[in-house]
Amino acid sequence: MDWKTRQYCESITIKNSGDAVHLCGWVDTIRDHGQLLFIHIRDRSGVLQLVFDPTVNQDVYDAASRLRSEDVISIVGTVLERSDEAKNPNIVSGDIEIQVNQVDCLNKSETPPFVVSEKADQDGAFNVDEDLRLKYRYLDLRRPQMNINLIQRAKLLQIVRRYLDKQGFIDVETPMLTKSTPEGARDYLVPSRVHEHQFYALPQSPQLFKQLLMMSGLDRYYQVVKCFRDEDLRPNRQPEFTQLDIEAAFIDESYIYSLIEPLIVELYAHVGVTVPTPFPHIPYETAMNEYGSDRPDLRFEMKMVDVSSVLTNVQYRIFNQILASGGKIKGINVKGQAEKLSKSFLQDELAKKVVPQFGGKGVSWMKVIDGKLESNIVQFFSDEEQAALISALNGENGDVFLLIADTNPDLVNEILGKLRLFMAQRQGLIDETAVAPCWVTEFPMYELKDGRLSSVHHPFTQPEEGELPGPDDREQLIKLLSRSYDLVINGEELGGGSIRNHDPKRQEMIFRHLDLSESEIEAKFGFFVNALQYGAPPHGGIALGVDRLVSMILGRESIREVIAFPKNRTAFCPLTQAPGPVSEAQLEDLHLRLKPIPVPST
RNA sequence: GGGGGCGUAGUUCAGUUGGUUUAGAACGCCGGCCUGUCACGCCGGAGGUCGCGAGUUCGAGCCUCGUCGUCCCCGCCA
Repeated sequence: MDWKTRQYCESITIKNSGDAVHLCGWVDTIRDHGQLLFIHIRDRSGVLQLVFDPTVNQDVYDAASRLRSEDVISIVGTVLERSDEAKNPNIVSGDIEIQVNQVDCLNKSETPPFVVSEKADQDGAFNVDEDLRLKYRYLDLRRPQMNINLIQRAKLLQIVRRYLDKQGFIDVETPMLTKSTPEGARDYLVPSRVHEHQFYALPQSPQLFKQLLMMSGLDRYYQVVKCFRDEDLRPNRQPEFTQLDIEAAFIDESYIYSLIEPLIVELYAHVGVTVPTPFPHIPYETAMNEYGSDRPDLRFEMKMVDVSSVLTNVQYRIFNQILASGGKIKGINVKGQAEKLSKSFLQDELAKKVVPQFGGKGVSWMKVIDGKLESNIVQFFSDEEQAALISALNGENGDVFLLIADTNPDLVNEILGKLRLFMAQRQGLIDETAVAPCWVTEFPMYELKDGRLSSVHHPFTQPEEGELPGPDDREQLIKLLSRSYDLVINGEELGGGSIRNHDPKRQEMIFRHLDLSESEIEAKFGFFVNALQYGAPPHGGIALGVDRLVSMILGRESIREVIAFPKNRTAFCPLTQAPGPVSEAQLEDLHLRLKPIPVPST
């Protein structure tokens, strides 16, 4: 193999006409015309057309005609400009071809289980069962589209590393075999052979280590790091995923914003997209009230409006009862869609199927026609109430109002928020080319879970400034805000972080808020609390989901398109067949015995 | 853990209310022809445990039950 002379397809252009070139790659497509044979050779950079003419070289032609899809070949030939009528403007290299003088088949290929060639990708036509793709992932990744995804991911991470290096950040690796943390997701556990009956946990994030690095005086840390969470999968969730983990000392929230925003801008610039700055800040409460979500999609308006006060005396009984029992009525204005939303859709589809799926009992609809409302329930609304509704929701002719009412105001936000997204998607009101980032801030410190207080972010987050409530003052605790922030782009949470507690007394109080006993704190975070006693600097940080960020920037539908070897929905790897059983001897080493799985009685 | 969809050729799918002998299509694959294709074209061919098991029926790809696999929604994901 003369690897020294070998070139990539993309490096050969019309400027190389007449040059001798050496290419290595795979047989992409074959077009046999009898006395003329065309073969596309593919490498990671692209494809080039090879031409084989028996009148030029019979032996090479014969060898080429034995080639099949995905055979690995090495060729030497001459670059020729194609005649004008033979040029193909649809292909990057369509104005040249290689007259081949020597062809070597380095390896044959079985017929692949799906077409690898780029032609299968055209018009997004590639449609193969994902489990089959994962089983033959090496072939799937050989597809030009997937090759590009991995290459672009690497380029984007290079931008990240260069940027953070320039900002003085130090890349530090943290342990994969570490200690189980009590809160959050389920841990992946690794049994210890040396320490009988003891387990390591794989990190859900390097949270405590990066804080310890701040106490180590490192000042600015980052890491592109795998994190593990043993929870059920979702389309955009993998059991192991990659985070861009960042922490800095002697900083505040504004530092994080000023660090991350230019980075996001630079990453998007790599694919030619301009991101508007500065990113707007939306307090959590506002996000919930106006968008019904803590990750608002700002690519479209359709804000939620509270119309309860407009309808206090309405004669419509359902609304009346809900308002009387402390409930809320909120609405959205689906602009200009009156003609595209039929009564049967609104009444049968939306009210009876879609909204119940979101957890709502129903939805009221009204169309604005000739300055008046039209609806199946409009007779219950006085002229004044109709006018007030139109004004509250900024109604114009052709608009459609959708109202959600419930005795539980939080539920109203949640359902209407989902409906807002549903309607925007269904009616095509989202500008798919837009990039709409924002910071969601001022999250509550705690939420109630099964009657217990639990951290919304994590227990190392600093609460808002000021005296902390006592552990028994639940009313104040639930109102307490935290110095945390989420980065949201196009309705997807791409990361989050906070300013941390560096004062051991305040940290201890937070553990007490969470009802952790002295001994529990000692057992779970003893080393960390101890570290806080030795001069911990004020610090904070953020973690960004790399898989999500990359797939969003590249416009891919799933994070699995930008992960080389992902797991399927059941956290199984069809390629390696992981997870799998282990030998008795291995279990013996680990002092483990498998318990039989109980068979459900029928 | 709960609810739903899907499982037919290598791939993507069709298959009527259960009805006949040989379960179809496109792409892919194999063979032949073809000197400018690039979604090449033309002719021919091979290829099927209808996921698996039981049941209903004179008869099941189709109906019922179970099971396995997979995808989606909810729970879960500090």
